[in-house]
Amino acid sequence: MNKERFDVCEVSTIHDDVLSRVREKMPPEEPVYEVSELFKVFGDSTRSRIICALNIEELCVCDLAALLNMSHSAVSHQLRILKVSRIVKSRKEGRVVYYSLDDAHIGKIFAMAFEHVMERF
Amino acid sequence: MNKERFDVCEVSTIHDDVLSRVREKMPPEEPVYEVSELFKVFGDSTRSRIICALNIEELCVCDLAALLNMSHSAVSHQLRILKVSRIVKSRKEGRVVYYSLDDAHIGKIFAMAFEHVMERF
DNA sequence: TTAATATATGAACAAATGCTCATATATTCA
DNA sequence: TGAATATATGAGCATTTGTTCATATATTAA
Repeated sequence: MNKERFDVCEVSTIHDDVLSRVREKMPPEEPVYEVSELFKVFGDSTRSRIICALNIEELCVCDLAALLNMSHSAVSHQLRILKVSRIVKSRKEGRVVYYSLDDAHIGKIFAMAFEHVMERF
Repeated sequence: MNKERFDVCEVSTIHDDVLSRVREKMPPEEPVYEVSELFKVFGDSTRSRIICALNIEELCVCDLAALLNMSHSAVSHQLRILKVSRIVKSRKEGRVVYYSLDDAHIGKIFAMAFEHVMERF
């Protein structure tokens, strides 16, 4: 069986049978692309920290900047990215803007990632 | 910059009580950083596509290159990143190297992300 | 109105990233 | 042994990204 696969590989350079099977089962391109875009947003430590904080409770820009020890501008830029990606939502009260997570999934995805990371200890 | 934050934020006392509460509940920095590193690896469409493919069954570099319509070199570079991050593992058979997912968590995290992305339709 | 404050945003720049190309390594077969 | 094949990798380059800085907008209060 392995030999057969090997022969296929030698002749046509690829495992045609395996490939067509995988091609059938592959999820459509668009969602895969969107999932990777979602992960790209998660894949910055500033944004991850913001998400972890907002997973505890809603916070304003000032709170976040103090908590993360970063400039208001830097935090605001990242919040914009998070908002455009619909990961956070905002609520304005006077001149203060409160941010919070936009979807319960976010916390769950992070919890699972934490679980995975923690496996190594 | 530190001065500005101090004067503006802590003296003008936005939400000291909220802040100390959140500080207490924040997860330790190291795992948060590692989680964001994990997401950074997921956050590239080539790597996401590789992970989706390997979630179906193990594949060699050649198969992946054909499936994704990319150069062997590009795929190999990304596989290296995935391997260093312990997201995939490899098994050598002759000169063919078969890659597969290294942990069941990976598929679950992706499934949950898909669920989130699909909510918008 | 004017001053103060909270947030938002455009430009610029350094750092990181992903691909290509060339080349190296490893394995099989003639 | 040497040619062919599958994969790996270093260098170079163009693109993307995250921060800072300066400035703009919006809201409150004097």
